[in-house]
Amino acid sequence: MRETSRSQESGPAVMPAGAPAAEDVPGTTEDVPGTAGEVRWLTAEQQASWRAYLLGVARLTEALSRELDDDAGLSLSEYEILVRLSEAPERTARMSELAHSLVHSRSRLTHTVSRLEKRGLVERRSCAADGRGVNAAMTDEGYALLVAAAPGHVRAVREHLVDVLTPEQLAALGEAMALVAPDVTG
Amino acid sequence: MRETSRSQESGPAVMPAGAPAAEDVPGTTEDVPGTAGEVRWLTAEQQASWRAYLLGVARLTEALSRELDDDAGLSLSEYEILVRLSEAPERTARMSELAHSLVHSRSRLTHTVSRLEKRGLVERRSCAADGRGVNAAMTDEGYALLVAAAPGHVRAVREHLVDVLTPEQLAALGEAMALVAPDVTG
DNA sequence: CCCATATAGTTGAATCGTCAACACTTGCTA
DNA sequence: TAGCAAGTGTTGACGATTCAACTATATGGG
Repeated sequence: MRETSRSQESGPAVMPAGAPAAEDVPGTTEDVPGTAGEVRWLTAEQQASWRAYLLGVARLTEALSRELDDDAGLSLSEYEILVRLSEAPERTARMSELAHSLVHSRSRLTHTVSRLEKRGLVERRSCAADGRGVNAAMTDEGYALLVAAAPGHVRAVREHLVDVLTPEQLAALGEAMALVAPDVTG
Repeated sequence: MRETSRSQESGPAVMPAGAPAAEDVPGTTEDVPGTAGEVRWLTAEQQASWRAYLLGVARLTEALSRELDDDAGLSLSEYEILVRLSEAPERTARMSELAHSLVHSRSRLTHTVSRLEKRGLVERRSCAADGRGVNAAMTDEGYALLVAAAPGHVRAVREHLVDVLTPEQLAALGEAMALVAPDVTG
């Protein structure tokens, strides 16, 4: 499966082959932030980490969504919406709050909630406090489905991520990801 | 960080509210691997890491795909395909090889490559060695577009990930992700 | 050689997500 | 209090992905 030529397990790359490999000394080609200077390509180490990230995310997502769909007929985003609602007071939350916290577009959330509503897992209610707002409320059926789906999902998260890392590695992963892309929509 | 109201910045959760919070001592509820025993919920720390991961991935993906689309009219997957081809001998690779290394379904790859082909960025060629196979080959136009797109993309990867982490954090992230979901399709 | 099975790739329908346009409410300010 | 920008949410069209067939070639065993 793997010949002398190319590595088979590397994830997607960042730059085209032929780009000058970056020096390990940062800032040698571009020193003035905000200026359209030379490109600071990734070093070999950085690129290796980045590819591992991309490959890992793809595989993990693949594994988790397959499990969830097979096991409960839910997509990852539907599951996440249900979890958020299960935690909210009255199991109810504003559409915009859901959209923001899940990093979904408002449109996407509208469509997904519509599908969930059609399945009887969620209800829409008008928002007393704000005439523009709409509340999504989880039904008992929705909660029951979430309760049924959760064990398998948690098992999968453990199997593919939590239990394959040391506690230190998992904590480091969380800390690193917490520094990432701090709110794009701001 | 978790008050009566609700934290606004936490990512999607794993389990429904109301699930018994896991002890910090693992294995107390389920000791026999392979047995369908009690659910081992995530501890508070594990859940925090997991949520940070989900939120970070969502935001990073959002930022990178917006940049790439605005800047070059490419999706993340299209970009990744082009990078793979740019690295391959003769800028040519088997469809199945691409699909596997990018963790895409064969069907998805077929559709995406068809779109790229329609735009003149990629060509299909029959595979001499294997009558079933199809090679995807990058055109000069495809390479030119990749070269044009790469600087902005690399800048975004740096801005949102590489440059916000210490080298140690980035390396740790890569090492952790490399342990994840080792090939689902196997 | 022939059949069975596995691998490679495509197709079309259904589902899901994005994008731009729209309608409505709120809140500011003049 | 009229007017207008910003915030909320929906809609429909279009694009992208998934899923279940389906074709065709390769491989291995009688």
